[in-house]
Amino acid sequence: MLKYSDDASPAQVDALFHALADASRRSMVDRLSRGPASVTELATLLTITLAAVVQHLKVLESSGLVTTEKVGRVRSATLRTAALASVEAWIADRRVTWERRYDRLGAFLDSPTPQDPSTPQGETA
Amino acid sequence: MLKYSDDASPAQVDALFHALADASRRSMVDRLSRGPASVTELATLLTITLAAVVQHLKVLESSGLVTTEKVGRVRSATLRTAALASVEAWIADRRVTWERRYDRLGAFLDSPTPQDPSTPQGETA
DNA sequence: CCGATACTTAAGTACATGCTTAAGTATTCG
DNA sequence: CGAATACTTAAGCATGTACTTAAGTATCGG
Repeated sequence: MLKYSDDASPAQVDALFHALADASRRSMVDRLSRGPASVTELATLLTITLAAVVQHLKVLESSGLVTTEKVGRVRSATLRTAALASVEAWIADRRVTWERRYDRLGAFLDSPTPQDPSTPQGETA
Repeated sequence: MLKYSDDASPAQVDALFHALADASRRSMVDRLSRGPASVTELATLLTITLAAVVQHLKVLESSGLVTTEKVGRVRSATLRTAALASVEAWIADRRVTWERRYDRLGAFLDSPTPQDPSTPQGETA
């Protein structure tokens, strides 16, 4: 279970983290995780103007975190969990890289036969 | 495997996402996932000044994503994967909430006995 | 058709952020 | 000790961001 998807492009990762950096947008993601919502509903929930919500939705949409669709006069926003998953993957990749390293280090320190003393990489220069 | 850790406080989540929102800081996290590094090494890698690295490190440290320790005249930065894990958890929580909902919806649509037609919540108002 | 509803768009503004240069301070080493 | 190394701190600045208000444009309901 080391890697089951290719990394998103750096630009996509950047857009995703940028979108999630704002507390209002995270609240929107949180709300949308429970199902689609209209612009007005999001504005009421966050107690900001409709205009502000529209701006946030643009950021979320261009990151791929949500899609919106207008039916009649109401625009409904829907969460795209695939985008959430790729943020998760970016983080998990780094965490796992660290943990692999930590395991190797542990194995090395536990090894009963201290052999080649050449330091392969810097570290504590 | 629905939940194996309490959520981090909103303030912590905010600090974490804010820290990860910047591409330079994400590069630092990426580098640190392969092991500790000095300020100079990070500055060389990112081709920015030492001063800029110090500023980024402050943000990363106050978010809990890295710890630093000064030995002699060199400061070494180390990644804290526990912090990475709590960002992962925040995202996974929302994704799972969505997926649970999706499953319920699927089960409902598959159910052979269409019963109470009262709409419990808004959604497609 | 006309008022209410639900956005949409355009400015404007206050504030945060990322970076740089410049001038320190603390350590190491010959 | 004195030069080199490795940060550290303080300004300053150019941009980006999140809001707001204000003035539209499209539906919808009666």
